[in-house]
Amino acid sequence: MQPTFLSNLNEVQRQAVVNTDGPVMVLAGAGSGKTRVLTFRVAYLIYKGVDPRNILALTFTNKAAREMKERILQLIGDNNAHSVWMGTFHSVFARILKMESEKLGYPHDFSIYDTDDSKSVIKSVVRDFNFDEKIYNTGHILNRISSAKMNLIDPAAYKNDPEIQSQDKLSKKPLIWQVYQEYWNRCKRSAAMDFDDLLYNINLLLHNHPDVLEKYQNRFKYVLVDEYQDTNFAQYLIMKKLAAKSQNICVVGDDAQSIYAFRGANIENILNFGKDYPGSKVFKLEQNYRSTQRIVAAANSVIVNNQSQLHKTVWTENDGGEPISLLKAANETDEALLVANAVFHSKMTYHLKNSDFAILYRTNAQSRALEDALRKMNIAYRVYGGMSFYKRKEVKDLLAYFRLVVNPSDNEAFFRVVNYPVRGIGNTTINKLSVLAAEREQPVWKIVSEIDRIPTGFNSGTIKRLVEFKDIIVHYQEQLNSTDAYELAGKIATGSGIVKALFEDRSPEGVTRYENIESVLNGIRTFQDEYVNENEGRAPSLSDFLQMVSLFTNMDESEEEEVDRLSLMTVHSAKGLEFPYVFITGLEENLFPSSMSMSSRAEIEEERRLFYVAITRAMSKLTLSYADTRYRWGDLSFCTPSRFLEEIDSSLLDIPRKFSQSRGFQQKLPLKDKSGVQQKSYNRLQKKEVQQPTFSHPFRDDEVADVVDLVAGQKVEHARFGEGLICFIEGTGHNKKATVDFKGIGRKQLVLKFARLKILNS
DNA sequence: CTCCTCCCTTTTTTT
DNA sequence: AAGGGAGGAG
Repeated sequence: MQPTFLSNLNEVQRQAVVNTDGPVMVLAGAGSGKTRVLTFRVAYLIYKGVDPRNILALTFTNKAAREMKERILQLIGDNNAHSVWMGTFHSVFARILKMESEKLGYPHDFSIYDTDDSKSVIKSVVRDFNFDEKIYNTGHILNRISSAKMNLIDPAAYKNDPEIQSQDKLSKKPLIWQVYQEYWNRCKRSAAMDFDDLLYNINLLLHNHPDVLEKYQNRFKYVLVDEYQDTNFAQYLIMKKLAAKSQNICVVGDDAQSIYAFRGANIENILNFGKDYPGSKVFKLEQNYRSTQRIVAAANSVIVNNQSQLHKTVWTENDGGEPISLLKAANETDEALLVANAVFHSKMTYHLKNSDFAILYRTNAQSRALEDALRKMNIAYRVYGGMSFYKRKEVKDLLAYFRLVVNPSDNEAFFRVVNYPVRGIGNTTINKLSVLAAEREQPVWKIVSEIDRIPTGFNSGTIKRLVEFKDIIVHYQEQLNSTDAYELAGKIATGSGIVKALFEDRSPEGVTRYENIESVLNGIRTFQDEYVNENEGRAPSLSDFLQMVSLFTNMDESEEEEVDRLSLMTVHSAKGLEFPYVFITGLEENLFPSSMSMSSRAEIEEERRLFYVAITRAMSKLTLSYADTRYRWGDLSFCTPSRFLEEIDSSLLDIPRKFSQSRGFQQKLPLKDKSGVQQKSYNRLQKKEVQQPTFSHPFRDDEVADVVDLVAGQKVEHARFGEGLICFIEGTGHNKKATVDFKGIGRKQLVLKFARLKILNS
């Protein structure tokens, strides 16, 4: 017998849920109920009697995991749903690494380095090696190291890989391997893992310890992966190993929504699933339940321009919906005002909430103008991503104290707080300490804790101050086992002097910082309460809190407050979300698509998928906007409309569109250089031949058939899809729709009012 | 050692 | 536009 909740699914969805055993791939078009399938599948497994602890479900954000658990609870009312292993790759595997850390030579409470920590280590390595910091640029090196780790290449393999070496030579940085090696050593010495290490080390663990592998293969009898198109090689391999025994792997994804190639996502993972798991079942979810016909059609008309994709036809039974609007602005301020106005207007006309709206953009920097405009219109908003709470200086400082108490080997944490608040330990001392630590290949902490016993050459005043600092940390370390996380955190906040330092700063920023410290402490309390609830009364340690915080995604921040707010976020952040009203702003060449992603077809196609993701977030109304000029890098530049705008089927827009033929040109305003001479800068596209995209030319009004004249069996022509045969017609008046078989394209559902079909004589 | 100022670079997206 | 680094003064 099947549980009643399955009746809420369509046939394909149901199949994707009940085929629990053996490998399954679900190709899910945008808005086709992907999350629903995943949720129901887990619920169904539990319903069938699978122990929730035997299920591993990897989601894209921790928030998604939390929501999914709640939903499962509602579906099956089983209180054990929270013991499903569910979360992001990083958070789930950090948890496992914590349990198995000693097998890899790490302490139980290893630190997790965020990007800033990693960059800081790299920077100090480059300095210590006396490499040119301009050439050995931290960001680039971190990228190289990161992609090496994602492909399970350790420093030795990196050094011996001819292709990598020739790439590095080509970029004039032939010695990156040395930096990588030293970076690797220093992280290890600090008992720290960076984001990539979490996945690398899990692979190492499963590879080197067959008993551990078997343990987890037996534990995770069912594994599910969301957003499979965005997994990298390390993630792919982990799943492959874990599922090798049971073969009960279910991956869900959409190649058209793969937008993370820049961080190593490998689209081959989803394309090769069939080869990796012979006998796998594939389910295609193609019916979109989210968006209007126009929005689906717009998304489809954009994505067909990509050459590499799996065949999939997303369609919907929803209404045609409103036309897509296009706003043209003079500059970014003007654009923001137009958008804010449009929001205000729709809000008043249709009595909508702020939370019905989302404004999306390509880069975080674009939020500023939009925020100003929204404030002017008195529309409450919330900016996602960007500077996240846990990235603020004062918050990171406090967390660094926590880290140092929990893991004294953590050099980055040490250097961050040894002289904050100021206690007379300056650069000279810090440099000496770090040299000593490097010479002895020990954590700085080790030197400091033995400072009165080893010859260091510090004067007595410096030694005294260092010992005082050491004693502060030791004092809290002694309380780790006797004091709960919240209480200890409070003691550290005051005892370290942070609270006092911030309290004395009465400037508005100082007050905010003080409040942020309070928020961290409140956050720990909330975390502790939830943790106790979910873990049979067991209290979390400070290190549990740190682990959670360092793997926070920018979408995980809770929104407990009751204020009704519009959402502002990057398109990347919007993935997986939906909103009734969506604005996509800054649709200009060099911005969206990004100037960083225009050098190859693959890059442009990723930008196009990104635009596809953006469009498909909209449920009932989509508005696009672009500006003619925009301040970038502090100076004004002329913009041309994005090539993607031209790819949207014209008939879907509410105003005719006229773009200048000079698309692809973005010229900076002539700038005065220091000598007062006019300078010109051109971007590279200006010199290249610009390939014009193919336009679809709508028919003249007199060629288009009257809606009433169209009947089943008629041969028609569509501006975009070409020749086709009407299969049947349904609905009346405005909603009259036809299902048409197009030659070589297949069956499409069209709202006749907008389709502008021409009748062909047969 | 600390603080201040000036100058320089950097701007895609994120776990 | 904004943050980081260098260099100089106290």
